[in-house]
Amino acid sequence: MRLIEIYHCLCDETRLRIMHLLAQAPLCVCHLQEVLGLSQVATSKHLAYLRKRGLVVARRQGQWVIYSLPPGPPRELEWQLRCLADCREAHPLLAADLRTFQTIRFDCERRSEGLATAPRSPSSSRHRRVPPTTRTSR
Amino acid sequence: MRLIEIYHCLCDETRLRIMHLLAQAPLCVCHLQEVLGLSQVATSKHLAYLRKRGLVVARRQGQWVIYSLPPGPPRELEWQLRCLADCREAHPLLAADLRTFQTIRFDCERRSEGLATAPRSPSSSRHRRVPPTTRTSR
DNA sequence: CAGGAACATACCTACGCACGTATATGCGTC
DNA sequence: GACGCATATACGTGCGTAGGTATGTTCCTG
Repeated sequence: MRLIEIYHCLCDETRLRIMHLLAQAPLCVCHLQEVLGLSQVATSKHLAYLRKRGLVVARRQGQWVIYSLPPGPPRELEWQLRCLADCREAHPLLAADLRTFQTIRFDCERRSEGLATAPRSPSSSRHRRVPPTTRTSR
Repeated sequence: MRLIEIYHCLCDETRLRIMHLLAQAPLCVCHLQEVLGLSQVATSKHLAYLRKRGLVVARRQGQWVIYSLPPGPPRELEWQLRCLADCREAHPLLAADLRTFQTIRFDCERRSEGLATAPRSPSSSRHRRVPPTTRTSR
């Protein structure tokens, strides 16, 4: 589960509403659909999206499928949010997530290496001067 | 500033990279562009997006525009993330944000009111029974 | 096992957005 | 003031995705 996907889940109003509802009590799809005022298909697809990313879990009970937040003692949305951003939780998460971006992995190196000199072909202009942020403050 | 917009900022890889870089030191646009390997336009538009939502601030210095995280003692990304999700910060934020969704404001009421009875026209079927999640666990 | 209810999935459409090209604006030097 | 550089903005394009319609799957009841 990539942190960026968590943010992607939470940046949609409908998914935020679903998480908010499930944080209070488990609900079956027809109840979620009723409360949200969405179609059955839209509700089901949002739930599938969240389920595939582990943000909600589903269990069948007869003809109904009950959705709830994944197990773990505090299952309120506040807990979800806190886990995301609490340094003790989010920092490793963020680090692991950033490591998956090969691009990001070298951002800092490039910043400290290449930018010690003036950026973008300093020889191209006689006016060229070093931008202020070249001096790395570390 | 709506919480959902913060999530929207953070769910994009490029914006997350920008935040990560600015958390270490202020940078001008040309340096960000250089490090990120993006075009000038793409970089500028991402910065405009973040700037309009208050996640970064810009100050002009000569021909350059220096971007940095908004003032406030701890300006690391970890702080940004912690502020978002720390209960003391995020809960009011979330509440204020949810209040802006008129839809959400009544979700809980509808859930506890309407769902005490069976959803979706119980008279339509002789098989109709009450779904399990009808009984509110509070 | 026939029929219906709850839920999921395949396919289509509309819209938001990330990025590119072209152009405008602000600042500094000569 | 002319020119160049740094940055911002207007407009067009392609892609991801949220929603809808149609249909499949699972479960229950009679």
